[in-house]
Amino acid sequence: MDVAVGYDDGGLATAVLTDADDGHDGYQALRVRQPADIAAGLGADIRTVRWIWADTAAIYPRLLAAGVRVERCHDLRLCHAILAGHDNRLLDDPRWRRREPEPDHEPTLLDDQPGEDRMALAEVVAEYRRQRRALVAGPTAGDEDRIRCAKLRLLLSAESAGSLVAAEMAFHGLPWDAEVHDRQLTELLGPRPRYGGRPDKLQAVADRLVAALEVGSFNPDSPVELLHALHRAGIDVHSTRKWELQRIDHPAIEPLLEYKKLSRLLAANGWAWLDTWVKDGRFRPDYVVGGVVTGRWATSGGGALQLPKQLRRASRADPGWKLVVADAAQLEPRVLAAMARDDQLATAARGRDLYQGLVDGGVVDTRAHAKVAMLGALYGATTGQGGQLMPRLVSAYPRATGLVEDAARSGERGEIVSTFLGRRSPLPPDSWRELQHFAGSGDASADDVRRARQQARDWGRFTRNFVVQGTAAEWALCWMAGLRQRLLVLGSSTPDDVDHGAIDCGRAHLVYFLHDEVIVHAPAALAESAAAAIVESATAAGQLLFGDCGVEFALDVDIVDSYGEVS
DNA sequence: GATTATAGCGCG
DNA sequence: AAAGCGCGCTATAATC
Repeated sequence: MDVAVGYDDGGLATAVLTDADDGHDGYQALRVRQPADIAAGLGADIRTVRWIWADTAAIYPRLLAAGVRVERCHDLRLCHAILAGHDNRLLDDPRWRRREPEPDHEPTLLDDQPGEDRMALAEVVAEYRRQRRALVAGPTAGDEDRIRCAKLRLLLSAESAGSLVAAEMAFHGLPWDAEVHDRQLTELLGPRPRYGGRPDKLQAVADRLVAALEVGSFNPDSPVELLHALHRAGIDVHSTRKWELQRIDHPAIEPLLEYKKLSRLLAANGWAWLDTWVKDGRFRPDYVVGGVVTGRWATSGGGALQLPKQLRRASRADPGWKLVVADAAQLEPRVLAAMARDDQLATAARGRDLYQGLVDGGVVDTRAHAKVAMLGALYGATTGQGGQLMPRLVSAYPRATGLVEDAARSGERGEIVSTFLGRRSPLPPDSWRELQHFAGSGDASADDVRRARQQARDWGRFTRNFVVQGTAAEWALCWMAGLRQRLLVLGSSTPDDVDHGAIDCGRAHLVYFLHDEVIVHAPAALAESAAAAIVESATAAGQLLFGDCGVEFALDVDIVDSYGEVS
């Protein structure tokens, strides 16, 4: 049953949409005052309801705060962004663009939030009808169009499920032990300075650096001053990047690299970060579903997707609980094998280590070469080791490499490419198109032509990677959506034991996501079955997307007390 | 003083 | 080994 949620002049309202609905305006609106009423007032089995609403990120945190869990939804704003490229009728409607992040606001249901756009119930219903029309192949459509629509429907439900997962993860939070974090900072940097300034140990490293360069004092935090100091000391570098410095043999390099590492830790994840982002033993990042063009998630604030490995030991399970940490092994090459139906690459992916599979298949001689070659194919390496190994990959896996090559060529022509489920790449900017056009005219200089070709290749590398990164993101969404459902019933002997409409903090739940990695916080007794659910969900995600493609989606799964225990 | 841009580094 | 994708964040530097 589809139930639309929006606002009317009396406040929050719902409308039941009938299956037979074919565009008539008749629907029954139901005024609600309390969150529980939304579910209870309908008198339907909560498990069968799919909530149609403007924006999960705006409404679901308030429901969760009130203890209400939602089984399924359709996030109109996220879905609009995906569909806008497929159906002109949905293009450029400002009402459905992505919302700007709201300033901090304690969520309470039904309160008046200044600046929040409250989508009218009638408009929610109207937009849903528009989207549904875009998802149905016409009566004269061929198989290709029917498949396209079916994939889009899967993509939209996966994206919407992702929005639920993101809100629930923010609700639960990643367990985070501020004391462990503080100890780690103190050990590396020295005690927290009371009135700002550099911690002792960091200052000592800075002093060592200045002394070793022997060119007088300067501020090592300033790239300009640092570069000048390096030059004065006779060190010939044209930037202060780590990898360039690593090649220099000079007594100042060791303290310099140490200083960069420590000052980075202080600035990005020091005590200020701890104060801002960790409350009540939980780190609660703001996930932005579909925040990256490829469909990957982003975060706003907290840098959840860049948690330094150094600090992961601070993430500790509650007493009596475990962290179940799982990451998909070589996800992108496996996704490529599946979407390209490359049986050879699928065979190499059969074991737990795809890169070793390349070695065993005689394609390359070492695992390191396999990795650099595969990444080169996904990213479009032309020179260096990755570029050199490309021909071997192309002859061993013509279908897989052909798929990314085609995507690159399309991008170079300025065309749109699509992920497996149909998320479309953006068009290159107007300036790009103008330069290509100009380079093709008679007036272009050799330099213009060279720049145009360079830019074309740059865009081709982007579209090449887009199709794989984006499809991997789709797999990850399906993985989490399946896992979320499996975790709900974990440890329940009977289905009636599970309250699908209530958020239950005593159950195993997702607490972290990082592109191809998840963490589940689970009662210790359920950790093993949570791990099994993660593995099952990975297989199911592959099946859901690609059918019987022969590609295994291998995982590394660890049951630990601390995230830092995972290599 | 408030803004935008850039360098650099963290993550996948 | 240091080339080749996607990001967010924080500092300093540049600009208004």
